[in-house]
Amino acid sequence: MATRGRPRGFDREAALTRAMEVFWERGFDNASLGELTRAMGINSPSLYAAFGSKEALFQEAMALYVKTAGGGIWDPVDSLATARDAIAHILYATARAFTCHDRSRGCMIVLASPQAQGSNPSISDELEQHRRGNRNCLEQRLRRAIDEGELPSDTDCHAIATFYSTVQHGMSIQARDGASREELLSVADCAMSAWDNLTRAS
Amino acid sequence: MATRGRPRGFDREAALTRAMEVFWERGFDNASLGELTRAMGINSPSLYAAFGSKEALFQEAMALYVKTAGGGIWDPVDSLATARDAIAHILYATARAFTCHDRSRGCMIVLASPQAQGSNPSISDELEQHRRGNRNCLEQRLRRAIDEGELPSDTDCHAIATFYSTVQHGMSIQARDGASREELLSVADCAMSAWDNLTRAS
DNA sequence: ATATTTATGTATTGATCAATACAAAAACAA
DNA sequence: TTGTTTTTGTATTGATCAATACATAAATAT
Repeated sequence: MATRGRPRGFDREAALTRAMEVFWERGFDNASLGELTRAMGINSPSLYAAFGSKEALFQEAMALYVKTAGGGIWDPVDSLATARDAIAHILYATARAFTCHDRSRGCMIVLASPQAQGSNPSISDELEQHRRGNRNCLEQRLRRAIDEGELPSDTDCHAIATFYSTVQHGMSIQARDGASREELLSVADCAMSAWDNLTRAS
Repeated sequence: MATRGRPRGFDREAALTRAMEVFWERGFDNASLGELTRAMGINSPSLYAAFGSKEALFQEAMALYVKTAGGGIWDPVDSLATARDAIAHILYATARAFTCHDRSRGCMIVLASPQAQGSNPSISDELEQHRRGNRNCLEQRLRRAIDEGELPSDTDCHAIATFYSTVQHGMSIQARDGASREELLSVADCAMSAWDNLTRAS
């Protein structure tokens, strides 16, 4: 289908990766088209021809972020043997991912557009929906752990999932504020120290 | 000193309160001057005559926020009898403050400009410095608790302060995402359930 | 070869942004 | 009264924003 016409002069995937980095570092609104095109090495008409609009570009960048940066954190949740392992993995993987030298600090999904009534409501809504999805992912994993006998049947899965989700969100702010990897790992330690109390049968 | 000349036709304090509400809801960048002047009931020349600039207005709004909305959360930290009471107060007061029907949800200091490299670096820096100040406030309160015998001398005050500070930051995101008061109070419960483990002598 | 199709670079669009110029209005001082 | 000082409303400034118009370039199709 793309055989006719002048071929694209740049690597679409590489340009998208550069765009993702800009959105991740600067957020949706603060990432100007000039900054994006400079980072992507193209002019704005090429950007619009290849991606449609700034909003559509962000959505592709967000999907790429979820697949790459976020994947290492959330993918193992269902495959790890216990809910405890899954929660611990998320916290420790987050601590490491948020403090990589070659990446922006903190989570793009949390930091890119935190205003409820931002300049682009659909962007904020989509990010919020994804955060909600992550929390539900945790909650479902906890419910499975009840079915499998790991946790007591009266475990408050919603409360525990909300708690650990809150800690993970907070780590984005701490990371942006310059927290070290050791500090974030320590936060994960502290959060996990509540596990036995939270999952003890009442 | 303000006896000469035409008197100001609006209530400066009331206008500042309206500006604070706009910045709180929309963040620094998304709060346009048009939106600010509309909410404050004045025209832009009056705004600039009274406050100097958008940045200066934000700084006054931030100071007002810290004094009013933030005061109920952080002021009691030093006066409460124990460090445990202080931490618990912060978490439960935060859960209540972030879910008031007549206010914006979440913390202005956390949400107003989360981009490390925002459009106005000095605003981001000032907000970050305030968050750091809050964490130090917690850490100092914990150190005092060691001196007073409430906590063992080998308590890791830095780690505990960072942990509870992280939870409090995360509650801002949850609040913006629509978490109920009961959910945030439950997050506080979960966080406090780690207290005994975190403060047990090793 | 010529026609068709798609991408690129330059330049520009209207909208919106934060910030002001300017003159009329409203107070006090003499 | 006549000056002086400060605020107000209207209108506008230059800068920047996201998004395009348009002509040219580079490929395939016939």
